[in-house]
Amino acid sequence: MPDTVRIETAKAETTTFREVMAEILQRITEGPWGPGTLLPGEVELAEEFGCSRTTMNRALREVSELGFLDRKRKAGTRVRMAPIRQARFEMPVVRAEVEKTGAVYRYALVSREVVVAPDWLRLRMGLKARSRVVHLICLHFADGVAFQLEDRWINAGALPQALEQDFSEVGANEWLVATVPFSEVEISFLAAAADAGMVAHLDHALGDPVFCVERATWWQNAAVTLVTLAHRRGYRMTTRY
Amino acid sequence: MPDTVRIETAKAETTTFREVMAEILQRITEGPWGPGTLLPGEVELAEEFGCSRTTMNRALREVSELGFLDRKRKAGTRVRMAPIRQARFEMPVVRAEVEKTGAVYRYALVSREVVVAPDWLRLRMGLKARSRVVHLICLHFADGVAFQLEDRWINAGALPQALEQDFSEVGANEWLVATVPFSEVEISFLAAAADAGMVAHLDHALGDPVFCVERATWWQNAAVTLVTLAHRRGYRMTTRY
DNA sequence: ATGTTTATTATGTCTACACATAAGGAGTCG
DNA sequence: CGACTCCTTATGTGTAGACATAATAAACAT
Repeated sequence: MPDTVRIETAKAETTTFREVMAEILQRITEGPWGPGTLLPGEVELAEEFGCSRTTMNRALREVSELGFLDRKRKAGTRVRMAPIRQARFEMPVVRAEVEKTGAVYRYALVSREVVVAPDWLRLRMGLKARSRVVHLICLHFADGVAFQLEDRWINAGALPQALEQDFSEVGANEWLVATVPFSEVEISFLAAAADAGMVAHLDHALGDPVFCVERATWWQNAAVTLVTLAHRRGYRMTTRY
Repeated sequence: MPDTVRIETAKAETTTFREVMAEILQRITEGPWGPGTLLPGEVELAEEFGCSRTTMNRALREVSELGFLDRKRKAGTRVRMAPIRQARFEMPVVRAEVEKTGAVYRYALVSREVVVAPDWLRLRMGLKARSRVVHLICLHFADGVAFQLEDRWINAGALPQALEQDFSEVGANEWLVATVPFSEVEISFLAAAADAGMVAHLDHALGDPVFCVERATWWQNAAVTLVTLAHRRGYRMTTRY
């Protein structure tokens, strides 16, 4: 095999998909495969790299999942013009997030009421007129200090069980993940001005910038819950890759 | 095959890894495999599902990547106590983000200076004493309206070419992705209070909540750049999954 | 009781091959 | 010229089988 690019390692005789990935990434980022390049087919590449098509397929698939390649049947594999640099944020349960820092976690229910969904909520979640919802305000503490203020709406039409839960002991989030299966989720991050509720429960002055996470959840096209999580002063959501 | 759980479809005789995934997810979320459960081995499962171990492996791997399972050699596959719900945010180049909405993109350089890195920056990026950095302030417009204010520091020690670039035409981000290969990145999302610079260039009043993205980049353990992107009023970063 | 070696086992990954499927492109027909 | 069909092609995914590797558990020696 004269033209083989097989990367030799001490023990391995085979080319692993990780090695192939590394080489592909290098060719994309500093090598000859600039943005827009159409790569050779899997068979050809497999031959060149001295591996099976299965392995080449795996490597290409993973690189594609990293956001560097665009793959289409018949059309082939193409280097993305602008690599999609994607940030993956793990959204842990608050409890886990707090306990990871070594702090003691505490949960408290501030208020709970069952109401007819206000218009803006009906619009936002696509509810029917006069839908009933459970509205919760909860607090999450880290070492006794308020860490996160949770403002949650639960669609009682989709989840009648929510009407019987009082949520004074079990957090709504933990109850939901245990009750509702797999669901479609929309998450937004935004900066909001602290309102009266946030001032009352978090360490904010009125109008202060507050980092908020808004999460809407559906299950089988039915809205389940909409929650806004307001964080304490100076909170950052960080990830590395 | 009496105990086979093969999901029958009209045409397919084989059980696909997607079908297996769906069934596994169902068993985790509403079925008998609650949090902490140790699953049977791949061979056993493959037999039960009427597929090859290869397919079962693929299915389990993907479910694991979704954050529901924890896999370890010899130890086996276990259902995570708290499924890691992860949000993936695509971080497009600003130009692409603007143009996707149909708006016209425009770039402008506000200021450019070469200075000795201030202490807080040295600390933040791990620079040597008296390191020189290029400090840029840039603006990104959508349909003529300021969309994003970019405050960027580039380590001239690691990237001497930056000293010769004037960045009046080419955006620093686009120049960097074309110049620096693959790198390690730390991204933070935070809510900040609008300062004088943001008020001057974005549609903010002093102290307004501003959604900011801070991104630090390294290459081979050398700091490359630190950038803060301040967004216009009402900006949200959203993703679905 | 404690540290070290060894066996066992479940997952990790490679190979070769086969068929499925999507989509571009050529050819055909009105 | 446009709309349709059919062929070709590159990726998508399934199978069986083999070996690699990590990590636990058991056996052993100190």
